[in-house]
Amino acid sequence: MMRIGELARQTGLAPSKIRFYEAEGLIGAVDRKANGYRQYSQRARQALELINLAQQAGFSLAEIRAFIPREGEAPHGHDRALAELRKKLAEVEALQVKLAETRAGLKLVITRIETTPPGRDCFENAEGVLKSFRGKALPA
Amino acid sequence: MMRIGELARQTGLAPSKIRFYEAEGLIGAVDRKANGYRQYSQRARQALELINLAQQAGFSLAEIRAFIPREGEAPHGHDRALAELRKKLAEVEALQVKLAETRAGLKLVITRIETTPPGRDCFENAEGVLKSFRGKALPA
DNA sequence: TCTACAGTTAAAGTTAGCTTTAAGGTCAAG
DNA sequence: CTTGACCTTAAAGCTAACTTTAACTGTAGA
Repeated sequence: MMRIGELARQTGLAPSKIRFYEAEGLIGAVDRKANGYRQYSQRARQALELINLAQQAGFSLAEIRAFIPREGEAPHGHDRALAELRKKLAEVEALQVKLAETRAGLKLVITRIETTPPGRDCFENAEGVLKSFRGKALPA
Repeated sequence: MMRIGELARQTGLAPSKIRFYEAEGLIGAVDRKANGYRQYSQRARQALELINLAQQAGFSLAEIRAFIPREGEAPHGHDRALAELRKKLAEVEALQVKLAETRAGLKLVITRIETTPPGRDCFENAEGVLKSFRGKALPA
């Protein structure tokens, strides 16, 4: 068991951030000592690390709160979390595909310009590159 | 050439957002008609689409402002065009790196949850997996 | 001409995700 | 028994990224 300062040190998070997450309902009920100090277990540290990972993956706190297993809802939250994560993964992979296409187009036209004799065609090719950027915008 | 409403329709962005980007210096000087209305070219549309793409990959507007070419900076000649294109290629590859990191983080969490036996505490296992991710936090 | 919609500005409001501040209480060490 | 580190709370403050509002001008159509 440890107090908030030690948990902050172990996770690299500011104590204010940990208290903020608690207030936002991202961490379950926190145990208190007689003097009112918060008491944390290693489980709390792991929960915070999971929250950190989810945030790095682009989840908002609201999304994280939606799938994080809170006290009592173990198996249901499990499936819900997986569904949310797979949805996010699909979004990221779709973006990767679009980016890869854009990159391929860029490299193609760079090669074409490099092999174009001076004084010919290069602006046409440059415009072609810009065209490869079209339609890459995704609805959020 | 088009006015802001048409550009908004083509890009899917709100006109207020486009004006905001202009105020923030993400798109260079915008051409005006005699009546004061903004006039946009396809180049502006492409710039907005690139900004969108970068944002989806996790870049802040400040980061994007640092690397996007502005409206005024048209390529001059063969070498300049090539330089622009290679710069864009580097930008796209930077987006890919960022996205790959995001995807890796996502897959990590999915694996962790999938390998949690039913009924067991999600936080109690796959600690080695979690540790392997430490220090891989995305640069802000 | 009247209506309606598109455009203009500056400034204020909003949401997320925190941090900082103010005003304390707790506790081990010197 | 005071000092100083660490803890508590509620509330205010901050930055990013926009949106909304208010007050106005421009333009096209019946």
